[in-house]
Amino acid sequence: MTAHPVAESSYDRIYSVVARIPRGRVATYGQVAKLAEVPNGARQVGYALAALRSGHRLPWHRVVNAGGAVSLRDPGGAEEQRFRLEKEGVRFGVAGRVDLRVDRWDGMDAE
DNA sequence: ATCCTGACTGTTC
DNA sequence: AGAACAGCCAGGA
Repeated sequence: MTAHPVAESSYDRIYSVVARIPRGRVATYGQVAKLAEVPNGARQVGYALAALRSGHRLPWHRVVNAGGAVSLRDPGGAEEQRFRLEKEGVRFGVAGRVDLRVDRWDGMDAE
């Protein structure tokens, strides 16, 4: 192997963090970006998730925006995300938003 | 290399 | 509380 450091892409770190979000919990794009050490990478987190292909096993639906709302452009995808979260016990308010004070993941593996 | 688009966010009105 | 703006960065054409 070469001696130079492995250039792990930001995407890989982002995916690793998303994979750690516990069931029934949510994290914001900015939160994932911070944990993945991607400065100002909130958008890139969204971009990384948008780049996901079928076949992955990432809990992508547990990532919401800073307002606790689903941020997918595709209405169908947004609906699916909400459905999956509700199935895990995450409650959505009238405004269609998650109460981050309650359901936000604290970044720890243990609950 | 330039331009456009996008699963974001904080600030401001 | 909701909407508009600007800043941010990565890909694809």
